[in-house]
Amino acid sequence: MGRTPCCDKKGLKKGPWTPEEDEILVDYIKKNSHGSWRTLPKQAGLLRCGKSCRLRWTNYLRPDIKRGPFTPEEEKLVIQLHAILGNRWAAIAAQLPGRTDNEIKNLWNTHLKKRLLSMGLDPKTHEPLPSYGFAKQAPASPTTRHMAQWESARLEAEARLSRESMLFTSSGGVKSDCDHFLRIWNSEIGQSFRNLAPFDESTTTTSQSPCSRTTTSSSSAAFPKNSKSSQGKEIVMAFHGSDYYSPCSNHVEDDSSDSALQLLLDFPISDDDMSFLEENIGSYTESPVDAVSMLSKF
DNA sequence: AACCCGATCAACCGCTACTTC
DNA sequence: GGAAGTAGCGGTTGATCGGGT
Repeated sequence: MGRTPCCDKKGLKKGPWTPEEDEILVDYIKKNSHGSWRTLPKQAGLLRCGKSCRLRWTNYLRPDIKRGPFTPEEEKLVIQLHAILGNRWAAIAAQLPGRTDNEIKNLWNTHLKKRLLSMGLDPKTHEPLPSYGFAKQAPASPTTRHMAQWESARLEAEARLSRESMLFTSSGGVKSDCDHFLRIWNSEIGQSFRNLAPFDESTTTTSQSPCSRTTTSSSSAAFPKNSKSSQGKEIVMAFHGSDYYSPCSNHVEDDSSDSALQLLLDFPISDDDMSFLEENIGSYTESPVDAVSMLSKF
């Protein structure tokens, strides 16, 4: 399939938007909704391409945009989600009402990445950097046992997924991976997971079902079929088999091999449980949850 | 005051996924 | 099934600002 230009670039304005342009766009969308972004600029009388209009609307003009600095709780959530989802900014943004993918991306690149680096964590993998002096040790502590269990569960789930994937694809109507993860994330299981680094839920609506949420990013964007990052995929794989045919349910159904979910439940969730991580930082092994553990240091 | 430099963030670009025909 | 059209995502860029010298 050939690449198609998003618009006729001749005579179209680029660069920063003026207040007048903003007003025209907002007025038009309020009256007509955006409809087709491609045709919107012409109909609204804007010398912009549809793509630019969409971006301006979703990143800046939307009425539900939350302006202002990120709260520490939001930052924690971004890091937690990034540890699982990787650079899926839209998927992360879907869990932070009022925040845009662009905003979160900027936050990550300008603040959080550096913060992880300063803590000796690789911002890409959330694993300890070799230069930070973390030595891999035998899994003796509860933490490292969990890591080993995670890996074991992941491998098990991955194998099971490969067996089941053909079944699912042949049966049709299967929801995308993201929905499974987000359901889990928004369920009590996810709640327990988020409690690793407790924060005031009143500041977020992460418990809200993604199925009922209206965001700029559909939840289906969370896990593209050929995900570039394996981090989120691995976690999602571990969740496969649970609740597969009950979209939007807010609890996890029983599953014969839900060891991964059990691990989530089994994970320490109180401050006290996590405190030893701070003391035993050197015992971390590779796992996406390393960064989550480190959150307690924020 | 002038310059430099790093931080920030809005906007653009290129690509992929999805939808329609 | 394949081509064309469209929307959305993530990476990158560039303008702007503020602090330091």
